[in-house]
Formats: sequence, C-alpha cells, structure tokens
Amino acid sequence: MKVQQMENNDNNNKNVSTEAKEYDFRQAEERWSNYWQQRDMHKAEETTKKPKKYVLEMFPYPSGRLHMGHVRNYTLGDVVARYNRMRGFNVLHPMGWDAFGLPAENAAIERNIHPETWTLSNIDYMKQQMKKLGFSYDWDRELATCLPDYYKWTQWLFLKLYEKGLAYKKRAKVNWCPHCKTVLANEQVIDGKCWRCHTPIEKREIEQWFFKITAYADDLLKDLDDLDWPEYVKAQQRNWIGRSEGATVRFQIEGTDKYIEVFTTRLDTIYGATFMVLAPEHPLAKELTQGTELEEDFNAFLKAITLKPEIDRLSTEKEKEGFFLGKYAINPFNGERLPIYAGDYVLMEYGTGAIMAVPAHDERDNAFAKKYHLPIIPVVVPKDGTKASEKGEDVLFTDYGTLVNSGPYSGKTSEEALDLMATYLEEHQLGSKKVTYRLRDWLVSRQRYWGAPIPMVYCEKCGMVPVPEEELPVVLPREVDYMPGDLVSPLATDPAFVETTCPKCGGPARRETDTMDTFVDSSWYYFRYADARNENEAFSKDAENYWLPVDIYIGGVEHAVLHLLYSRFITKALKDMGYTHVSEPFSKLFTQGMVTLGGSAMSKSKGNIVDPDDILKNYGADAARMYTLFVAPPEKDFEWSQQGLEGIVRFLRRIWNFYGKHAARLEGVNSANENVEAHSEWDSKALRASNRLVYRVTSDIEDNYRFNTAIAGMMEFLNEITEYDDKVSSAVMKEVLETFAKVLAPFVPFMAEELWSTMLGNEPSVHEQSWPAFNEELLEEAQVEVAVQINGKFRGTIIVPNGAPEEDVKNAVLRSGSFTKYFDQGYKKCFYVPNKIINFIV
RNA sequence: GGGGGCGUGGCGGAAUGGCAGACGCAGCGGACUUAAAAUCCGCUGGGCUUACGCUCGUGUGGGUUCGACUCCCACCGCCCCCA
Repeated sequence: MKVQQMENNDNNNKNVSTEAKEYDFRQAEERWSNYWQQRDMHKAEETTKKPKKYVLEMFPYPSGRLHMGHVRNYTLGDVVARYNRMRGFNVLHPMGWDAFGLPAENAAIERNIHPETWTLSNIDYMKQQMKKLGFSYDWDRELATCLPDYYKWTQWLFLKLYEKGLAYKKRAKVNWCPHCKTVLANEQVIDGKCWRCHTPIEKREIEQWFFKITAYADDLLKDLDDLDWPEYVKAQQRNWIGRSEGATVRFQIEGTDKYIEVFTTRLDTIYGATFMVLAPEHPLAKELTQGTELEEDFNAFLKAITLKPEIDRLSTEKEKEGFFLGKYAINPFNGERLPIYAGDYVLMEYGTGAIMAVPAHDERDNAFAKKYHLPIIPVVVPKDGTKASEKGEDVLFTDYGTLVNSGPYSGKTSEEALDLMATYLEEHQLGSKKVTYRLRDWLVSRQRYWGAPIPMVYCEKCGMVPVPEEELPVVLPREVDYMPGDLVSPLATDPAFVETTCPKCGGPARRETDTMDTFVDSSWYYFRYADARNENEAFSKDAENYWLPVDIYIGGVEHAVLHLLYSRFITKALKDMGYTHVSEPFSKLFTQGMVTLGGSAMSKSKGNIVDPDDILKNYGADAARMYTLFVAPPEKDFEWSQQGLEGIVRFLRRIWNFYGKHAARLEGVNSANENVEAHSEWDSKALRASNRLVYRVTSDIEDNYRFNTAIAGMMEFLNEITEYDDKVSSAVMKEVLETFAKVLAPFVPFMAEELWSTMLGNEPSVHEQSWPAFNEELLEEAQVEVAVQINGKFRGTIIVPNGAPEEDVKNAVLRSGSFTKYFDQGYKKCFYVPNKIINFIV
C-alpha cells in the first residue's frame, strides 16, 4: 500500500492556485468533522414543518472494530441521509449498539475482562471509526442495548407482552452442550455441534419463556404484500411462516375409546393410508406400550431419538427409524386397520405430533414403508392418465391428480375430493378443516449472563409475579460466575440478585435468572431512537407519531427472517396495545451485498480481512466511501480490489486538480445562474453537461440507489468538461463547479466541503445547500444522432434536428451518400423511433 | 424436491424492446523524465481484411418482433432460502 506524500506539500493554506496542491485528506477530515460537530449539523430537528425522513441502518454488534461490511452498509445509509437533507427533509439518522450477547462473555472468560468493560471500550473505538468515515449520525440519540436506561424499556416491553398474554412460560427442549455446560441458541448449533468446542449437542427439556409470535402469523403473512421490500426477503418470510391449509382427522385406536388426531394437507389420499406414525415423544406412544413387553425397548428407542438433531430427523435423505407400538388404528373412511408406529421423522412440535402415512403419495412415508415392508396403495393418478397403468411399489406420485381406489370419491380430482372429504369429516364429527403454520413461538429465555434480565419473581405464596413497572430496571449484577454448570443461569450464582421480596405479599421470593435473547433488544430499538432520552416512557406518542415508520432500512440479508420478522411482530403487538400507530416498522427495506476477498466473506478465521483503519489511514474516508459505492450495484456482493480503490483515488485527485486549475480565475467571480442565453457555444455545452450530471445522479439515486452508475455519471461529466474547460467563461465555470460540488457532497462529504469553501471561496457548508435542480429542456440537444439500420442491421448514423418528423429523417437518409448502396431496389417498409433509430426493410 | 435470484470482454460492471460492452480496473503504445513513480494522450470482444469494410458475439436450443442481453417456451450451470 502506498502512502501519499501530502506531508511534502506542507500547507500553510494559502495560495491555492493553478499549481494545485494534493488533496490533504487528513487535514480536511479533521477540520470538517470538527466543524460539523460544533454546528450540530446532523441533529434531527424536534419540531418542524419540514417533511420527515427516517433513514436507518441496522445497528452493529460492538465486536471490536468496524469491518468492510459495516463500512459499506453505513456509507449507503449516509449518502441517503445526506442526499435527503439537501432535498429539504428533516432527517433522522441515528446510530446505536446491539450490545448484549455472547462474544462479550467469551471475552470475559478468555481474557478476564468484564463483559461491560469490553463492550463499552469496543463502542468507543467503533464510534471513532464512524466519525472518521464522515457518517452523519445524530449522536444525541445514541443508544446501547446493554445500558440500564435502554434495557429498562426492554423489560417494560416484556411486561407489556406478559400482560397481553403474549409472553408465557412452558417446558421446551433446548440445545445443551455437555462440554461448555451451557444452553445454546439454535443459531449457535452448527451441524448438530457446539459452534465453539464442536461437541455434539444434546436436547434437554426445561421451562422456557416464549413470545407468542404465532398469534400474528396471519397478519405477518398478509401485510408482507404491501411492503416495499426485496421480493426474495418477502418470499423467505412467507416460507418461514409456512401457512398450510388442511384438515385434522381423528383415528380411533382399535379396542379403545382413544383417538389419534392427525393434521394433513392431503386428505384426498386418505384411502391410501396404510399405517400411522406418532412422534416418539407423543404421550400416546408411551401409553400404548406401558405395561406391555414392548415398554423397555420403546424407552430405549425414545432415548436414542431424543439425541438426534431435528434437521436429521426431517431430512428426506437420512434413513428413517421406526418402532411398532403393537396397536392398530381405524381409518374413518374405509375402516382399514392401520398399524401404529413411533417414527423419528414425525416431530411433536409439528401439527399434532402424529400423521397418517400414505406411502404411495409422500416421499418420507414411502421410504418408511419400504424399510418396514408396509403396503403401498396408490389412490391418486395423474390427471392426464400417464403412467396410471404402472402399479405399486415404485410409483411415488406426490402431485394432485385423479382419485382411484377411494370408494365414493374415485374419479374426483384431488381438489374436489379435498373439499368433499373435509365436509364429510365435519358432518360426522371425525375432524375439521384447519389452517396451520410452520412458524413456532419465539423462545426468548437464555441461560446467559450478558443480556437483559427477565423481570419476573417467584413467590412461594403468590407464584409467578411480574416486577412492577416502577421497580424497573431489574439491574444486571456485575459479578457472577459465567460458567456455573449444568443448566444453571449465571445470574443464579449471585444470591444478592436472586433473593428478593414478593412485590405482592412482601414475603421472600426468588428472581427469574434467565436473560432475554438479544433479538428482543433489537426488535424495538428503532422506536427508541425517536425519543432516545425519554426517562419516563420507552418513547412518547408524539415522537412515535412523527418519526415512525422508518422510511428506509438498510442492512444485510442475514436478517431476512430473524430480526426482520421479530421486529414486525413486536410492532404489531405494540400497535394492538396502543403504543404506536404503525403496523409495519420498515416501509422500505434495502439489503446490501457482502464484501468479499478471494471469493468469500471476510472473516478472521479465513484470514481474508481488509481493515477499514488501514484504508482510512492510507487513502482517507472519501476514497473508502466512493470506492465501496462505485465498485458494484449496492445490492450485489463485491470483491474487494486494491487496484479498484486506487482507480477511485485517481478520480478524486482529478477532481481536486481540476478545481485547483480554475480556482485562481474564479476568485471573486459570481456564478452564472439563470442568464443562460448570452453564452457561447462552450458555455452552453458546459451548462448542458452539468445539467445532465444533476439529472443522472438524481435519477440514479431515486431509482433504488444506483450509486455505481451515479458515480460513472460523475466521471463522464469530468471527462467531458476536461476536454474544453479553457474555453468556458469564468462565470459559467463557477456555476458548473458549484453544482458539481453539491452533487459530490453526499458521496465525499469532506472533499466536497474543501471544494465548496476553500477552492470556490463559498461560505460553508456545502451540506446545507439545496440539492441542485435540473432543467428538462436543457437535457435535449438541438441535433441528435439517429442510428440507421438496414434490415435490422446497424449501418451507420445520421445527424438530424431534435424532434425531426419521420419524413425528414427518412429523406435525410435516402439523400445521404453513405447509404445509397442499400437502396438499389428502393425500400419496402420503414420504422422510426424518434431521435433514436430508423430501420429500413429493403 | 419446492421457492427465490443470477448467467454480458482478461476482471468489476453498463444498457430492461431500438448503435451491446457506458464507467472503472488490468493490458498495450506514445508524451514528459537521466531513469522510475506519478501525470497526460491514444488503442484495447473474437475472426477475416493492406485498407474501406465484412462477419460472429450477451450460458444452450427454439419462438415472438421490422428489430431481442431485454419478452415467451425448453434446457444447462451457479448462488441463497426451505424441505
């Protein structure tokens, strides 16, 4: 890496003349960040008649230092924020820290630093980096989720959800790492192993807190339609919510008055059911074997299955494990006896935890039937009759079709049968139509230290009692044992924390010792920014009413489901409780691509890191910003390239030198502004070029943030004006260079200030100027070049007056010497697209 | 298997029915320099041609159209999500 030799130039900051000094980014960055800070220029206005714009980027986890992905994400947001300020919006552009979470605890364990100390010092460092990059945040609204003045309100949110019945406690299976002696979140289990020590995880059943996100499943699904979000993110959420319409059916267990209830989306295949499968954990499975000779074997089977990762159990590729329970169920449609199995591929958490197995029409049932030699009876054939003759075993047909072997329903289509059979079920009280979702309730308790304590106490007399609102926050104690052992929360090791009194009866009570998932912290932070310093409420109704929803939310794809779904749920819950007027938090979502090196995402373990600090030190903030914007469309991944960065450095230097070249002659000159008529050919060319620049950059930004082509437009502008700059009058040159400085401002905020004030001698700040307007009329040239095609092949061009009628253009081509050779036989037909192309068929 | 996305020079990418390859990187040639770096100027998809030019070319094969990277059908390959 090359360090530019600015020091040599030793600026006394005078004498900016035709011999331009190099751009001293260090000096400019220091000077202007101080200036912005002193003037409080990035503060969102509290009361104003201006229309608002809430520009938000996903806040970072304070891991230590910024990585290139952050730089890209926050640069995108900053350009949007600065652009909108210049457009006259009252912009809210805040930043904060998703500051609870595991890495802080790991640092504590590995390096013996308190998680809080570690986190806060990381925040300090990263905040300085952000300032160096010129990000225009309103730091007065900064928040960190790990501080009591924030998590107090996270706890408040928990209490509100509890009051509403949306937070509840139940027993559930969790992932437990026997080596680390701790519970892990699902995301921290990779291929069934602990992400840290690679020990296979086990399932343990303990009491957990849940948020009832399933209560909003339908709203979460429906409201996706109206969001201005990338289609694939919406598709992923739809997929995750997984609505399916079907029916529940009750199968009587032979010789008893017990029933097995199943959920199926393929009721039309019920005549093909040849056995039943219960989840091994299903209470009936135990009941059916209890006291029989199968009991011992079944318990061993159950234990083995419990240790299997869910993903393996559901896989269509992994071999299925089953256990015959010795009993039979009766098919309510045809009275067939169906052997009842326990099978690993059926999960207690899905549907009713039991299925009717139709091996002819379901892949996994088919595999299971083959393994245990169970009959396979086809009852649906393709509608077009193909392969209907093929029989039995190897025909697995999973589509809808026409029913056969299905008693009175034979000959009906699957669609007809689904409806008729469901009606039959309801009439005979054997079951009913039902809608189910794949979405499960959100498990929010964590047996971890570094998180917001769940504000509940357990009293011997009164049972579970919520901490009263006025006693919040429940403060996280400072000294605990981070690694307390089997299924014990770190907070449980601090008696001073645990032992408390009951808010109801005043008797002895114990605090809940679990903390909340950090996704709870981040599910509502965008509300807090609207009113970040409010000590009496999470946020005021007025602030919420003015600022929400977030107009544009920018971040990585990895949150497509988790964070973005949780936030939508919390917003809907807050709306139902009357705390917000919006039912969706983020009107527009923009997902930026990854920054890669050597073809894969930068990561410490791969050793392919580019450190933003090095880039800042050697090239400056403007170059770093401009490069990340130029190199690829913002939604696509891009491969970091040192040479590409240097190309941008060259472009910035060319801009700087160009201003330097003209600075002396522009001193004291008034810019041309309106009186365009009097200009020479060259003046007029320059004004048109700058008008085109404004048009191009504006429309590229408005059209889904196409910053890469906006910057290409800037390059084209500079290339063009460099061709004839000496012929342009001083007044027009000044006007044009002022416009260019304004256009550059959101992209390269430091250099734009230097160009605007030092070079052009204007009053700072360029960021307080209005975004330049463009003149539609000036986009049109008097003469246009029209492409000439003969039989659809390009054969040359012709210059005609702008807007010339078809006849004129046609005649011009026919008269022109260059094309006569094609018209020996005249022409048959002609197509003309005004000002663009003319096509003759000869 | 289902859903979503993508496929254009040596590379990143432009062009969304109208001159394919804007802009940049890399490369080649030239100017400046004792020299190098930096900077500036020119060239740069393939093939044929001394040249004017001609011709092929946007993953593959078909189709619609005066005209297709762009729209339609089928296929191949890659990436992401879900199973």
